[in-house]
Amino acid sequence: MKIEDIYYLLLDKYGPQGWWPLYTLRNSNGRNKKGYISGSADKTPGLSAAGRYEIAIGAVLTQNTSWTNVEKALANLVELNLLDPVKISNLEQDKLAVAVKPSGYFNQKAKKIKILTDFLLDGNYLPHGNTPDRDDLLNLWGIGEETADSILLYAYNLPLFVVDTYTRRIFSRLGFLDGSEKYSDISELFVSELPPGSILFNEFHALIVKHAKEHCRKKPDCSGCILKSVCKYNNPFPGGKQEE
DNA sequence: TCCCAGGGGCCGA
DNA sequence: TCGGCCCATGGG
Repeated sequence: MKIEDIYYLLLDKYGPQGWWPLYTLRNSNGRNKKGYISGSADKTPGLSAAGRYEIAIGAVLTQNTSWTNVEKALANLVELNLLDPVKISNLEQDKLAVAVKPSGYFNQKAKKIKILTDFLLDGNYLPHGNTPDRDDLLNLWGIGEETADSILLYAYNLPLFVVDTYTRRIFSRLGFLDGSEKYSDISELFVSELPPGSILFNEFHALIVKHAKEHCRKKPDCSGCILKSVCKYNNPFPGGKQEE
């Protein structure tokens, strides 16, 4: 069983996930689809500057936080008509913190969003075709490797593999990782084992999140898991120690 | 009441 | 370089 095989098993089970889950797109009721523009050359929906910005701050809001709480924060920003980089840039950090409070760590996240927003505006990175450099993102306070790669993959279509807690958990249980690997070790492993291209990386990460929520939680629910037969967690070696 | 959720910064060893 | 701690809300 190869990493690529896992991808196709998950895709068969769950289908395309359609990431990034834009709040403004999903809650537009067919009107005012601010996240997307129509008519891009490859027949797939192209991101607007607004959609790109929503992905960027969503990547910060979801740090160590459930997506339902992120949506509450995004709903507040929409309600206050603040989901706009210029408005956020001009907003006092304390007021932004109140708006994003439901996502937790609100003081830190308000500071991170302000810094990221100014970076995106100063570099003119929100219009199509102007992609920020990964190292520049990593140099921003509050942006680590997972957040940088999420932004670059989902907002800019760069073929980077996003490594998160779920990736480590699932592929450690499957036996591809031992849990001690650095972020770069894991991302390089996936990139080397998979066909190139941002579309597959986009879908795979989304499927990993889906599978982790459905079955491979911290306390796993292995009933009905399609990876059960190939998972070391469920088939420990004789005498082997099962994960806590 | 406790555990968990799509991290990252800081600090001491 | 690495482990431990801190940040914080909301749902199960």
